[in-house]
Amino acid sequence: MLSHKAKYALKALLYLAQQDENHISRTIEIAEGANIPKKFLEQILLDLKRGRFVSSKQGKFGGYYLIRSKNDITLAEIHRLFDGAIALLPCASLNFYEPCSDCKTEEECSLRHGLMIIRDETLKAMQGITIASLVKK
Amino acid sequence: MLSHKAKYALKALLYLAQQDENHISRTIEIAEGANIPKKFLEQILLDLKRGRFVSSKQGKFGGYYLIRSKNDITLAEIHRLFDGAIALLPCASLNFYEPCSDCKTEEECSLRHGLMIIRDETLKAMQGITIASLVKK
DNA sequence: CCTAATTCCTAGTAAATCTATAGAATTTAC
DNA sequence: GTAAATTCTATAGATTTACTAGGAATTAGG
Repeated sequence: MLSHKAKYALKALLYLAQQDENHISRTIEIAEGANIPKKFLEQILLDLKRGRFVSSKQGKFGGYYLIRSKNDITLAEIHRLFDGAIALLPCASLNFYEPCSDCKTEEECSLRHGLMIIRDETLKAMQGITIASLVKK
Repeated sequence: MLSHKAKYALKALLYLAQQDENHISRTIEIAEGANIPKKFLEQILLDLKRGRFVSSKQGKFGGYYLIRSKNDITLAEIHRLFDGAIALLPCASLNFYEPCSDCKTEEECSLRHGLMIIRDETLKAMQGITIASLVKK
């Protein structure tokens, strides 16, 4: 399941993607438009900024705006930024790999192979969902 | 990500699936064989029993055994039993559906459609992974 | 009936994580 | 200088996770 943070991030990106080119959105505007607690959204927007999905203009008349095309921001990326690995266990993860601590023999974890299949399928599906694809629905 | 509970459940089922027909496995035997904390495993085995994946014999010389074919116990079922919904949000879930509280208009949540696509793909993949498929790897 | 071995049941607990909120510092436009 | 905004740091409350503890109930065998 997605965390609220990831869900709110997606909704915020969706909001930004629906604004006019060159429009800068204030946090409060996004919060009200997408029904997200404002103070919580502040943190999320900063995370999105650190992840280079959005940029910001500070000070009066400042706000946030997309710096990547809505056509290539995928659900997979947002999941990874906020909720981490897409795989079901760290030992099956591409970006968040860690060995299992409870697999005692040196051979691979018995679950790993199957979970890598799931990961590949889920990842492929998640990479097919973009912000743009969510907007035009 | 899978919880430890779900991971241990899979490993326990895997262990049971590898025993001889008619063999009854004690908790301690499974715990040591699959490297799972024993007291924690007790609870998990009870959950698996309530879910009708295994049955038990009580008292001295008692233990647990599979009551479903290892060919039709799927990862999807175990995920649902221990970790709940496979969908990324409750509003996109088949078995754990709940409406979003933060989608203000009466129209559908903007994320729902995309997340249902993911759910379908993930579910299909998870239904393809059985205990038997994990054993013969 | 007694004992040992096992499942079954209910609580509790420590740590982590999640979902925010608070308040002040910084930046910018005018 | 002032107002309006982002940015930063801290913290609090609730929930969840991953166990652990202790004992009741059940069963086999002597």
